[in-house]
Amino acid sequence: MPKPQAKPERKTRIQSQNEEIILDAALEVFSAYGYRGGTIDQIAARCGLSKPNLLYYFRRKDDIYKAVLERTLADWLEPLRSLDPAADPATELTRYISAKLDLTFGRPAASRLFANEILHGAPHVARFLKGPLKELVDAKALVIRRWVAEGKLRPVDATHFIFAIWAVTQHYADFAVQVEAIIGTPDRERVRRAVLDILLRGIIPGRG
Amino acid sequence: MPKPQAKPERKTRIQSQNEEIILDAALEVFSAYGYRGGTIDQIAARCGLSKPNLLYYFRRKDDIYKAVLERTLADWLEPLRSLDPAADPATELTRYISAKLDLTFGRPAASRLFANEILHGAPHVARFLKGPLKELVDAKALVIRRWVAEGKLRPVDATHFIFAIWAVTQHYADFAVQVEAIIGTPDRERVRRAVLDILLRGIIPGRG
DNA sequence: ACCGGACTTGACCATTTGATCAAGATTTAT
DNA sequence: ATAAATCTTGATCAAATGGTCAAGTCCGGT
Repeated sequence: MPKPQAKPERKTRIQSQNEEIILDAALEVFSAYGYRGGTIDQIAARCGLSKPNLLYYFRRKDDIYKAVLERTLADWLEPLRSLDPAADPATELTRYISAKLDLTFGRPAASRLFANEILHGAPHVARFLKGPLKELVDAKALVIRRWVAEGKLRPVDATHFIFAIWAVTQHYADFAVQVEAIIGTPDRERVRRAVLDILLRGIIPGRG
Repeated sequence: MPKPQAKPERKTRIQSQNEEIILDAALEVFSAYGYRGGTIDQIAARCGLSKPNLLYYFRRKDDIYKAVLERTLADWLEPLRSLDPAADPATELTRYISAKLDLTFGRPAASRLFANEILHGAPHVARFLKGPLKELVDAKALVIRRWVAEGKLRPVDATHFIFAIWAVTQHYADFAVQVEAIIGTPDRERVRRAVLDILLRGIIPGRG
């Protein structure tokens, strides 16, 4: 007789399956309407479950929001984390910016969810910002500063350069309707070339 | 005996005064919590009026929101509009970027209000985006292209360059809590130098 | 086949919130 | 001073919404 599972209760097939479709629906709803603007009813309707059923898996609206937010945070850090100090700066930065753009175009809802959270004061992720994010940025800013010191990059304010990369890349998700209103549906490859050109041309030596 | 005012009824002193404080309060509330997240009660409390009194001046919540949004749109276009084709590109772009940063730091709430509106699909300003904004951007992109053709700027994708300027400058308002979490309260002049360097170093000839 | 636990939901509740209204207070024009 | 217009608000309403519950259905292991 196996001792009954204690705390980390094993998840049922139905359980993990439903949690997943709920979080998928919640991402769409919250990113489109904001935390307050999105309703449990909307999420339930979108994933074909009843409202009480949603609340069987997540006891409060806040729990749904936190879960969907957390699910995106890890992916958010990943591209920057993989910036390799030992490799060629131009290659690495090109790769990083391209990866960010892939996220932007591949998962715009996630970008908008995060943007909305920050925009409204980051009530749920303040700890994340001051902890893991700050540490990662500080570390990678150091990498960039070393590249500058080694003459592999023209002098640039490392931290603000990272901010610029975030701003420009995420812009195509967060402000997508504005971009679309002005140039229509953007061509990804053209965006990529333009963004790389704008951000890198100034700091890669021997390109001017 | 003067004929009674017809449609554009003259505004009372009290009326224009109260409308102003209402819109000021509404800007703070809506930019902090979003359209759906901000309540009439919050706005009323912030400006010291009763809720029915607010609704005496603006019949619906939506009217308040539209009014405060419209009040910011004009100011939003102004800096770009004043980009002078006849002047020196480096000077003009420096001035434009600086003006945008002044808006960012001087009126962060307005920036966040606008960002929130776009982020959620621009339900109230779709016409503005496709009309006045697109026209202005198209016109100014032409100016930049002419500068490029005249050899006064290195080749750059004009429209995407304008997007990059918006993205990077507004980032310091829209993502202020993230910036603050990472570097603390930013020094405006340092931000200005860093942003100008990142955005312009690559495209102004003879700087590398 | 059957039993216990997991899952599902219609009905319901309490609170929040946008909006109304009638009655009273204040301002303005004469 | 006084009447008309403007302004103000307590009380109240209806709808939306987060959340509960009891009662039923379904699933998995034996």
